[in-house]
Amino acid sequence: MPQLRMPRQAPARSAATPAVAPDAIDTSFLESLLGYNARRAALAVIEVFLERMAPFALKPVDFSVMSLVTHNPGITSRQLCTALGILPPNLVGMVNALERRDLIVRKPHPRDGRAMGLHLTPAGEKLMRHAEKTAAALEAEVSRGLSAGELKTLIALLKKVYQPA
Amino acid sequence: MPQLRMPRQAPARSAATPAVAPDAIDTSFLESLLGYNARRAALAVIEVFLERMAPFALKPVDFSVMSLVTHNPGITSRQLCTALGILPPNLVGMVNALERRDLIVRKPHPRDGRAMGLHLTPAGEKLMRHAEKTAAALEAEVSRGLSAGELKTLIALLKKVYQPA
DNA sequence: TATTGTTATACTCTATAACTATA
DNA sequence: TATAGTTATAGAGTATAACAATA
Repeated sequence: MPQLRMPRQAPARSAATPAVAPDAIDTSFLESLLGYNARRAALAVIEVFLERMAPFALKPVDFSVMSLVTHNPGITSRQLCTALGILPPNLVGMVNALERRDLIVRKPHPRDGRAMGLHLTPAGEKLMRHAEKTAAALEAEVSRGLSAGELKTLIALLKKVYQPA
Repeated sequence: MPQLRMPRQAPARSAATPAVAPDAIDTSFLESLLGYNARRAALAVIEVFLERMAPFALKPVDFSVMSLVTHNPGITSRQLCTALGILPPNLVGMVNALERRDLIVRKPHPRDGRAMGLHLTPAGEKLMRHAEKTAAALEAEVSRGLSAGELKTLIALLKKVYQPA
């Protein structure tokens, strides 16, 4: 579709109000907010995560799913959704894609005919051995400005925020 | 969250090593990762933010834009994009919506005919006085599990992650 | 030639309703 | 009836290319 050019407004130039754009931006209020800082930090980590995990073609949520299947063989889709805060319809495509890549398999649940247990394939096990090592190594990289003690403190404090006792 | 059992892969019919879905999910590896914890914490804060900010009809990004305009009168779209990590095409709709709500106005930049400086309207100023108070108040609520010193430490450590010195 | 703001557009992520088959 | 998994789909959020006006 051709876009009509619509020069929206012809503003009068009022010299009375000096509409000056500041050249140094004051972000101090936003930076005082926990939510703002948590979001920026999460995005910074995820950015590095995407780079380092590109060889495995695993996005953060894919990795989370694969990691839970790794450490919880037979976990069901419903359990994955609860643990990760994913809605069931949105998990289906991820699991399908991981199964098509021969990284996981669905097996019938032994005691619930409605459910399917998820398990790693040998290829999935091999990939996750490397992927979890890479994820752990990336932690060190992204937290290189923090001491080991500070990193431990940071993670403990973050848990207190989303897992209030 | 303890893991109670951990059967490795087994044939579906083997009673000895059944492919049982674990009833307690082991999330210990994910919880050791900074990125996972930062994302979960950020989402927890944002959830409360959406509730408390609903009366102002400001989502987190809208609030960030409004707050920067509040403390930086005349700020340009380009500066907002740089400060908040938003892409210019995605800011246009937000600014249009805020302008339609009579919360901000575009004024011509005094020294750059291409740019538009953004300013609060009186209605925008009034709304932001309440909104920033509400934002500060919900900080206390969401960090009620932390002492004042812990909250300060947490924010300082988060800054170190996304603002490496 | 480079930059600001903009349009169009595509792709991803997330959310809701409804269906099936089992319980 | 309630739940696990699924389908279809709608709505946000985020991405790139390209254009007009201005520097």
